[in-house]
Amino acid sequence: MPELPEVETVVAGLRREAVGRWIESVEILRDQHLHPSGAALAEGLTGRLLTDARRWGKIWMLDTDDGQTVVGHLRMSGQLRVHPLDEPRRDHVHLVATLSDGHELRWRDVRRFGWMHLVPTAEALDLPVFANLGPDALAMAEDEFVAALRGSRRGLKALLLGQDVIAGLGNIYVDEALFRSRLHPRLAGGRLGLARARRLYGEIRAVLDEAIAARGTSISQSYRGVDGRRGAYQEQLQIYGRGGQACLVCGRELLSAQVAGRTTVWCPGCQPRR
DNA sequence: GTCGATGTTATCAA
DNA sequence: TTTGATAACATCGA
Repeated sequence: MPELPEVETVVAGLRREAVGRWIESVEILRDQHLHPSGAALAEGLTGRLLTDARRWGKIWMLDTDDGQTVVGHLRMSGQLRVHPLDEPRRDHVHLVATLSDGHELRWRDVRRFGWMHLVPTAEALDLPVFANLGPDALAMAEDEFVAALRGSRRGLKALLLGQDVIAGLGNIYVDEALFRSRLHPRLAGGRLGLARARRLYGEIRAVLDEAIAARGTSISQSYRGVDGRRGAYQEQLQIYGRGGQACLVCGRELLSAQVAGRTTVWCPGCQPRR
């Protein structure tokens, strides 16, 4: 579910609604995917002040006043929400932190692919998940992006989806960026040339900026902000989820197929293979 | 009831 | 090096 714009929106929500509060207690409802363990998270966080929330790619982090950091990934269906204490808990809530302002921070994850680690802040970036993580998509410089594409024989869809070259893009925003750049998803990155690589870089930035401004994309149930609000970017999607429909630019029927293991939509007119 | 698909990614085979 | 299949899991819609 959440890609960079959604995680960015969640982190902004955590700053607004969780940072600056003390954690009074932590309740573990399901121990799975908590590291080193649910008990260690509860023990380490109880009585701590939340001092900051941040993000690298799709990974979120919450810092405490005593030099610890919770590092987490929402994967497909994770949500971080803040609720009043008396609001009923829904199914699939796995961890609850009671905050000093009468609210609860709840981690909910229906499909249970997500995870959290509690580590010393100074060691957070030593976690294996960061070992092959590329620069954050919003922090990456244009020349760095161009250089990364240049040597690659991977297709663009696989290349942008992989978090090793650029971190934060997922299935929605890769398809949107490729469509806006008029590039075929199977075209090898190394065959772009300077002008088209720059164009792609610019369109990635643009689509991410627009999606953040819209507070992310909410399709079906899954994605919500910390305050429970849906994003609005689903109303601005130009290609994702539109396979079989008419291209908004040229009117041709949009194609849909598995590329790099994910359903991919592109326009045979606007995004020629060539 | 069954099948296929869902915003992610680690791992293994070819 | 890169791709594809598979697995983790629950839910929804056809």
